[in-house]
Amino acid sequence: MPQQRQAFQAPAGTRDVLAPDSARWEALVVAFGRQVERAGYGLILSPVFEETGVFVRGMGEGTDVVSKEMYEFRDKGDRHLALRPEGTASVVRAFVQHRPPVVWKAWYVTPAFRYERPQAGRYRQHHQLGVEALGTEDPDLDVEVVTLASRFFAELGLSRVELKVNSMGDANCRPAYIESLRAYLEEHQDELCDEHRERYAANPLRVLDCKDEACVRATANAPRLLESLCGPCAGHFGRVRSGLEALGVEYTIDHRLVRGFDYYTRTAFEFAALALEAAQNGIGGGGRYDGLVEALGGPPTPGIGFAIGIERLLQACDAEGAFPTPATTLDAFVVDLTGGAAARDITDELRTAGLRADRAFDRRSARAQLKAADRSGAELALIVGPDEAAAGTVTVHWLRAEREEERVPRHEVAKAVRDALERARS
RNA sequence: GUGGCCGUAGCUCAGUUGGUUAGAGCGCCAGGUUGUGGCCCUGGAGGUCGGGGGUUCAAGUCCCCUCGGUCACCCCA
Repeated sequence: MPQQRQAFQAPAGTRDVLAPDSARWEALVVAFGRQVERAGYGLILSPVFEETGVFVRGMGEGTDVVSKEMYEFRDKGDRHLALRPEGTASVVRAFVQHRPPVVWKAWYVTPAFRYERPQAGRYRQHHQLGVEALGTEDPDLDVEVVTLASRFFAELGLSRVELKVNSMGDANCRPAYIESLRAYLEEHQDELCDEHRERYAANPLRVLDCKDEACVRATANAPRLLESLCGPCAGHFGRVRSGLEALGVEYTIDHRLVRGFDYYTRTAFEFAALALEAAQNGIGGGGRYDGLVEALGGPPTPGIGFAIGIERLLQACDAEGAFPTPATTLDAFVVDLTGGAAARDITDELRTAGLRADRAFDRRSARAQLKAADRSGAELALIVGPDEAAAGTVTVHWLRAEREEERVPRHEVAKAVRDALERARS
């Protein structure tokens, strides 16, 4: 008897996705890719780890994600590396490295790692779908990017998704705004929540984002980003709005919307799934980041993108009964009562012919094999017993339809299966 | 990182105030049907009661630690 060992399990905050759930993921990624490729976005594959500096300089040293949530490590060459906590910084690093011609449009699907306390809708490894588009400040690009996400949710069948937008200004107008906000908060310091009463000065924008009722009330009349935008930012935002309206993309202005990473400028947006609990209902978000390319060592290049959290998106789909797991099925399941060689040969022939086929192993009883055939979801059971073997035939038995069993010649079994399925469909 | 709740078969769960060999349903396997699935019947396999330590004559049950889950905060996808 081997000593029993403690079974391993997946690390905290991570999980396995097995079939058939994984088929839903696959379908989701395929649907996303198909849609954004129609708009000229190309898939980018990039490493899941980068020099730590890519994220530190990209997202900002002071952000929670960078300061306390990164999976950092040193490799055997003593390099400082980190597992990517989000996708944008890596894509922009790749842009800086390769300098593709602009406008450059890329989409990705990637795991993202953050060392946080797990809870529903929040994992230490989660997955994101996203796009990035670099090389122009044209507000029509903002409109395109926001619209892609919005249309994607609609295509999945989600109806209860709210789009919130705001403008965060740029290097010209944001500093002045932050000062006026800081001054306002100083006056209303006593009214803030416990945490922000002491710490509002470090990052005044964060206070707008605070969900504590005290902060919400105290900032109700605070200066607004949109009202302090410089001329170019205001003009840009106006064109983004009119573009969205022209395309019929519904949105609401959220004066409190300030994205968490330092790189955001101008357009900021988030999608909330109203069918989910408010605490973790953000299913996607993004914005413009006109200074990020420079921050990572490239030439001044504006850009915009968004990321969608796959786990949360699927939770939202569950909550709305949308985008069900696609049924995986087989064309045929071979039941071999002669030892297994026939099943080996026939499944290979069928698969080579492009049909989906499986079989049972271990010389199980006819009943057991039929049961397995039923469970496999196959349309047909192909039965080979001593009779068929002697006659050079295969019995075609329908598992999902009331149809007569028939015998077909063994040497043209693939064609016979194809024909039978064809006939059944017409 | 802080706090609350929870961990019993693959899954969903029972398990009296600590008391003999830990149960059910579903699933799985086999037989009833020597070559016909889904329904039914019968039987079977499968658990060091998350792990470790402690209290006790005796621990699934009480205590401590630890791992994991979950919820809230924080932050975000």
